[in-house]
Amino acid sequence: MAETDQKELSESEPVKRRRKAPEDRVRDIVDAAADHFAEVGFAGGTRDIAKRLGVTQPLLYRYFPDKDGLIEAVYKSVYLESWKPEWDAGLQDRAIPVRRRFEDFYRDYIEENFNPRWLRISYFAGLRDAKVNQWYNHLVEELILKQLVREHRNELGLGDEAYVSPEEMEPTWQMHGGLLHFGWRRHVLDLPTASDTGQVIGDALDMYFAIAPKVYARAAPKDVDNGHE
Amino acid sequence: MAETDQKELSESEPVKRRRKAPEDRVRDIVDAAADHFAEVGFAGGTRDIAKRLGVTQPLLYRYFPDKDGLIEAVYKSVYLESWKPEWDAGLQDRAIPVRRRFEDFYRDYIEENFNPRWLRISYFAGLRDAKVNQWYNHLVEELILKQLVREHRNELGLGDEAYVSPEEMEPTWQMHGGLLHFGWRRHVLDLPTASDTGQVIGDALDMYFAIAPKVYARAAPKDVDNGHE
DNA sequence: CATTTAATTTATCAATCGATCATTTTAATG
DNA sequence: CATTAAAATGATCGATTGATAAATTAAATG
Repeated sequence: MAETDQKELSESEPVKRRRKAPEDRVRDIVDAAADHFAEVGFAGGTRDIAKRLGVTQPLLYRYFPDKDGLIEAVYKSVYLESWKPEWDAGLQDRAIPVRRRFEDFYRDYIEENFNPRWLRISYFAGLRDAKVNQWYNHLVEELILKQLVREHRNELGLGDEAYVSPEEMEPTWQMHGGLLHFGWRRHVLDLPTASDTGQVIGDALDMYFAIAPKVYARAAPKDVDNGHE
Repeated sequence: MAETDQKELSESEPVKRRRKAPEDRVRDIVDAAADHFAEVGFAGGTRDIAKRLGVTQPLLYRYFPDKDGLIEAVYKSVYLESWKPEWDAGLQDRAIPVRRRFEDFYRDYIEENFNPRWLRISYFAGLRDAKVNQWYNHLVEELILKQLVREHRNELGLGDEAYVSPEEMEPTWQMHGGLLHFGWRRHVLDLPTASDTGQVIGDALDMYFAIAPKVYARAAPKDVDNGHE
């Protein structure tokens, strides 16, 4: 519980510095709020956020209608910055074997997102109101996990069916969730984890690819040739 | 934000019921506190806890020195109730194949612990202060995951070495963490998940057993025959 | 039934919370 | 330099927080 002590003013100079461009101010506030909420949760005080910026608390209410509005802005900021547009194309580049493709992706994805701030805010958000996290999980499912199933099935010569059944999703979540829990242990709980993140990712993918064929076969029995649903 | 409205008293009867045995009162308070903290987090108010019990707020301070003391009692309650003593022996019963043994265990462990209250308090606790969760994770590692490695190695004829290296732990955490994330999605995020929990567990174990031999070989190269460390 | 112990309540305090409004002050404008 | 729009502060409000102390009352004791 150490004092943050934003500015050590020596009583000689007023140190009155003000006036930032609104866009910059908004960005700074959201950034400080994200840091603060990541540390103490969304019950954290607005005065502490202001203190981080060297600014008074009522100023926040000039840029956000209320605390919930600020929290929502933090949600958007954290989640929108967590996806690199180039990943979309990368995951569908069939010039690269599926296994290599997803290992490269996860190395970058984890490097980019698995830090205390992102992880803590994600879990705080999930506990606060599930909707935001539901939305993000839907994104993960659509952008990563379903792609993994489709691309892998294709590489195995099982056709180009776009539909992925809930039964096929579960093992992909098992892999993804296991990696998330690796981040939880390393960056939230501060527990000693394997030093070689690349190997952790490689093993997680190996585990999935080992049972994936069985899962695909289970989901699409060969005796029936109808579509889905 | 609906009112809980603990007791509908019709103004005719005073309904003054009091005096519980201290041990019962303590148990009730901890139970109500666990429920409340599980819902809103440890920033939840002490008055709300009292309201759940139909009791006034200062009463809590007769049985607990302060809010932190109550939280600590909730920690202990939730975690101590989460381990069945019979599991210890069950995991070491070599009359049953390792695969069956751990599948049976996980079915019961998940049935017993994967509920909104236990999961939410676990994650809230991890975010609040890592130490409690570190302690519990150590327990999981000692009681479940290291046993899995030892028993599996034994069944594969790889000897009875008790030591399990950090490198060997990681894939077991990948499996366990994946299952935890399944609970997170199902009971915290309220997302649709596979209906057949048994199959989820089976697949998770299949994924682990598929790469385990490789991991054991990696951890104990055959050219050198020294112990560990 | 009278006495006593302690479980419980009533009343209350100081601190902190999110939020509002009038005022001050910065910096761009002509 | 005077004017002006708005960025930022100071002061403050009502509600809620954890916590304390005195008064009340239920239940055990003799």
